[in-house]
This record gives sequence, C-alpha cells and structure tokens, in this order.
Amino acid sequence: MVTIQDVAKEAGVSKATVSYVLSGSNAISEQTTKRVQKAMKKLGYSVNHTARALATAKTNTIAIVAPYRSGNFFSLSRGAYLYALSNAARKFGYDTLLLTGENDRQLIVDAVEGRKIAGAILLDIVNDDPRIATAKQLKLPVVLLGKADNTQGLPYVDTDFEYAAEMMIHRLAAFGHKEVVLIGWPQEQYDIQMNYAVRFLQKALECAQSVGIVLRVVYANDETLGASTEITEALCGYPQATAFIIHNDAAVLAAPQVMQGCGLAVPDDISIITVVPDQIATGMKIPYTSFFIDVNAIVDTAMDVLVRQIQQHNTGTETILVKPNFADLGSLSQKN
Amino acid sequence: MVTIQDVAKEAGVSKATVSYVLSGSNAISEQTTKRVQKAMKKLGYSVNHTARALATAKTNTIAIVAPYRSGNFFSLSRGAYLYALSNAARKFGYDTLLLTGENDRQLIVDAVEGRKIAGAILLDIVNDDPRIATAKQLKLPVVLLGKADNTQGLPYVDTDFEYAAEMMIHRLAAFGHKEVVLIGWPQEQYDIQMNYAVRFLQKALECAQSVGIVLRVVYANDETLGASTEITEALCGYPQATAFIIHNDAAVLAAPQVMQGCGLAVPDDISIITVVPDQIATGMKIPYTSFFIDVNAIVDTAMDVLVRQIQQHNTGTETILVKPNFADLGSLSQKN
DNA sequence: CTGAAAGCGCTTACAG
DNA sequence: CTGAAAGCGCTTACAG
Repeated sequence: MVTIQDVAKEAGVSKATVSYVLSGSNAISEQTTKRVQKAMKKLGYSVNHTARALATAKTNTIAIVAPYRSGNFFSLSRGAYLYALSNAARKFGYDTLLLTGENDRQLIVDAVEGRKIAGAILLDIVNDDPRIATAKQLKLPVVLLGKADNTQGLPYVDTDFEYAAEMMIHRLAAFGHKEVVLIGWPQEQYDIQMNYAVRFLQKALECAQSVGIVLRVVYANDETLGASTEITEALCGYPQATAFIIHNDAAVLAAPQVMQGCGLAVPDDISIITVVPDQIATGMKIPYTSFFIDVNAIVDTAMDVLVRQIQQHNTGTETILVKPNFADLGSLSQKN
Repeated sequence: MVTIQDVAKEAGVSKATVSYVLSGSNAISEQTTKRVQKAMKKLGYSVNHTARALATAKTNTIAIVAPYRSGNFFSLSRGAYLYALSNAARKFGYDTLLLTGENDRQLIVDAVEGRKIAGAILLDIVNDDPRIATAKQLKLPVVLLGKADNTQGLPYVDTDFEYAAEMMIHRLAAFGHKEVVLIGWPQEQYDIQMNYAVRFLQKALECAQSVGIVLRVVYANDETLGASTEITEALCGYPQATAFIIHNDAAVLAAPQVMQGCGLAVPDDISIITVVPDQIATGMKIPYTSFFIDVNAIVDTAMDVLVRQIQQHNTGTETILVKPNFADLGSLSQKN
C-alpha cells in the first residue's frame, strides 16, 4: 500500500506537506500542491483512515442502533429507514455501523469505548428507553429517531403523529363521520410503549372526544395476515362506523383486498385514511388518502442534528417533529 | 481515556506484557496476568480498536453492499436481511458497515483503499453484476448473497430457487394440476436480470414443460398494490388454471384477500404455493404451503464463508445453495 | 516469562 | 510556505 511517505518522496517534499495539501489546513504554494497531487495520482494514493483516526482521535463513523425486540412483530419499513440513514450519513461524510442485537446497551458501550463511533442514531424508541441513560452516561452524541416521554434532554426527530391524528379526526369530523374505527398495531407494541404507536392513538382519542366522534380502537394482533381478520370483525362489530383510520403498515397493505372481499367500495361504502411511510406508499401504490411519513426528510434531519452535535455546532437540544405529507387520493366521502 | 500505558503503570509491568495478556498470544505468568487484569478493571480499560487496527493492519469490519436501483421496487424483506447480516457478523467478531448508494463500485473501492473493511457481502446480485469485477480487482474477500451466471470464481450463497421451483412443479404435477399460474416479480426485475427472479422462473418453466404442465407467467407490475390486479386478471384470463405459484413477497401478502375478494376458497377452488422469506412468512402469518427462505441460514452461511476467506482458511471457492424449508399448510388440493 | 524498542500511517504544533 | 519531530495507542519480533 502506498503511504504518505511514498508520496512525499515522489514529490520531493516532506510528509507534513503532503498531509497539508490533503487536508488543506495549511497554506501550501500552488506549485507544491500540484506536484504533490501529481505524485498522489501517479502512485494511486488513498489516505489510511485508520491512521488518520488514531492521529486525530476522531472517527467518521455513526452507529445505527436497532434493538431486537422479541415477538413476531416484523417491520416492513425497516429496510427503507436503514437505507435512508446510510445515504444521509454519507452525505455528511460519515460511515454507518449497524448495531443490532438483544444487548444493545452493551453494544453501544463497546463501540464508544473501542473508539469506533462518533455518534449514534437510536431507532425504535420506547418510553423509558434504557439506551437514553446509556447515551447520556457515555456523553455520546445521539439523536433519537422517535420521541419518548422523557428524552432527558436528548434531541429527537420523529414524524409528527399528533399532527396526523389531529388532522385526520378533524377532517373526518368535517366530512360528517360520527363513528370511526382505528386499526392500530399489535397490542404488544402499546404494551412496550412503542412511542409512535402510543402517541398517535392518544391524540386520536383525545381529538375524537373533543369533536364528538366515537372512536373504536382495534389492535391488529399478529395472528392473521395484515389484520384482515380484525378489519373484517370491525366491519361487523361496528356497523355504524363509516370510516377507518389505519396506522399499521401491514394492515394498509391488506386493506384493499379485505374491503373488496367484504364487497365494500371505497369511499362509497366506507372511507379510509392512513398514515404510512412514503416508501411503502409509493412502492406498493397505496390507494388511500394518507399522511405519508417522509422517511428521507426525517432521516436527513436527524443526521443533520447528529452531525452538528458531533462537530460541536449544536445549537441547544433539538426536538423536531416532521409533519407527514397529506395526499388526498379520494378515499374519504362526505357524510353530511 | 485510559490507555495500555496506564494499565502497565498501574500493574507495574510493561506495555508489551499488557498487550500479551490482552491477546493471549504470549505466555504470561498467572500472577502477572491477574495483576494486569485487576489494573484493567480498576481503570476501566478498553482497547482502542483504531490503534490496534493500525498496528496489525487488520480491520474487523465487513461491508454490506446494497445497491440502489432505480424504479419503484421496494423490498419488504430488506430489513430482515440487513438485521440478520449484522447479527451474523457480530457472532464472528466483526462489525458491519452499511454501503449503499448509486455508485456502489466506488464506495467499495474507497472503503478498501481507506482500509476500512476486511471483506464484503454483496446483496441484490444481478447477472453481469459490475461489483464482481471490482471485488476481483481489489482482491477483496467477498461473498455474493445471490448467484450470478458468471461469478468469476467468487463464492456465493443463495437460496436454492431451482430446487424450490422443481419441487413445486413436481408436487403440483403429482397432485394432478395441468395448468398453473406463476405470479412473479415486476417485469423490470427480470429485465435487469435479478438473479433469483430469473433462476426460479427458468427452472419452473423447464420443469413444467418436462412434466406437461402448462405454466402461465404473470409479471406483477408495480402499478397496483400487491399484484392484486394481476392475480385477479389471471383468474379470469386462465380459467382452466387450478393452482398459483407465487414468487413475489407483496403478492403473497395480498393473496389471501384477493382470493377472498374473488370468492375463491383455498384450496378447494384454487391451490396456492409460495416461496417467501421465513421472516415475512412468520411475522405476517402467511397461510400457504410454501418454501420458506431461511434468511438466517443463508446469512450465517455467507458470513461463515466470508470470514474463512478473510482469515485465509478458505477451502476453495464455495458455492452454496441453501434449500428453502418446505411447510405444508394445506393450501394444495388433489386434482386427480 | 518479561521488557525495551521499533513501527503502523497519519497529524500537528513549532521553528524557521 | 515548508520540514523535523513528537505523538496517537497499540503490536510484535527480539533479546534476555
């Protein structure tokens, strides 16, 4: 492997000079610069990031921490988030280390103490997430991709689920719907206080009450595919319901077929509105009026906040909720 | 940060001695060993992996290379694979770097030249995959997670789609089915020669011909959700067809509702058999007789092959096809 | 069994 | 504007 020493010799300068043209941190004459660049090109030099990291005590790697939670819950959008995170990190010049496993707190500690990472993005935030304390203790720059009841001052970026819930309920109310079914996640997700699940549900309940909508909550358990059983049961159990709110990716995917199977036309017989990641919505051609979760916007924002923290340009604790994008696909009907 | 020097001083030994007890590469008296360990614990020492990597010219990081391909194709199982890969790498003591983006060849080159990675797993292999040449040129230990027509001697690990296709066709033949519909991936996936798509299809066509089954191929385009339109059209277009083979995750998810919507009972009216990742099958409770792609087995095998290559224990080029697991969920009926 | 010393490939005050 | 030198925190022949 060709080193900075080889380049220096080839260009007839010192290692320091080569290093300076590499970093641009020190004024070097144009002539010398060109000579060095020519030498680098000729020898095919690339910097050894390990050596650089040791010398500078800095690493350009960010961890993505995705815990393993037991149960059958399978996130269909996980790939989209990981992919977007990796791309966003690269835009800022960072590599991404994937930290997954049951003992994620230990993984974080090891990565920090082993000087492998400069910061971390935490996925799947639950209330009282144990990783919050770990990050604080390690003084690790961190951004929660998801809100928690008590983030202990750590910055977070997430979809504004409260906004989505509020807008949905008000729109349904304006359209004259009186009884609405909310298809949610498996009960288990609420039990472990998965934050996005809880927040959306609570806000929806609260708004429904304030506008006089009867909101029926159905937890899509994992015993059937895409919550089709629950949706069907809800249709029978709540015959007065005129609309469905779906906050569950698998249920959104299955809904068109379930409705068709029940002989119901959307929106003539039943109205539907969902909140779902845009990547799934686009890739799978979701045909419903929805609030599309802007995965790239969330991820880009989170990475920006993280990088500012790492580079000490942090302007206080950032807590950002990104509004999902409303798209009217005509699946809501007027009832009054 | 506490260094090996601090530990040495605390224990009253040299840095070399500390290093030896750390690695166990040199016999050290039990007494000294204990003293050193006590000092490490007392000071809270952890090795600086950057320094170690520089000294040994070794890195314990493996890249996962997932290209970005244009189009709306959205892989529902991507998250499962990434997660499994990360866990598998950790079992072998490796970290995983996520390498995604449009210019993945350059990303690989940069990662290798920057001495960031010791090897790589390549995802989404297509025939004539350009990354194959890149890896060969860099002499980078690599495992293709997917087969290509010409792997140029590089090891690969993949699901045995040929086996799945053959078994399916023979089983359908044995059950007396004469005309079968194969629901595949979007045409685009075949156009870019996505290997798993092509291999399964070709083998199925070949076997069907040999056993006298008429195989109708339907490409699930991405214009409708879960291929429901295509499935429905196929039901009308091929009224003689008595069975469906589904090789398309989204279509598998949607199929129960589509069938229900068409008023068809499985398997009384129509037989269904699928090949789908087990993580999706389990998480989403797929109700069909299937060949379940064993994501963890494939990933563990791939990682094992890669690590052996990195550690020079490679026993020649490995080309491994992992048989998917057959599960009879009773969705095939006897026709003769 | 243990230590002194050189080296891995960079960066960065410091001096000129 | 450029270079000599020290240093980042490890590992590893080598000598004893």
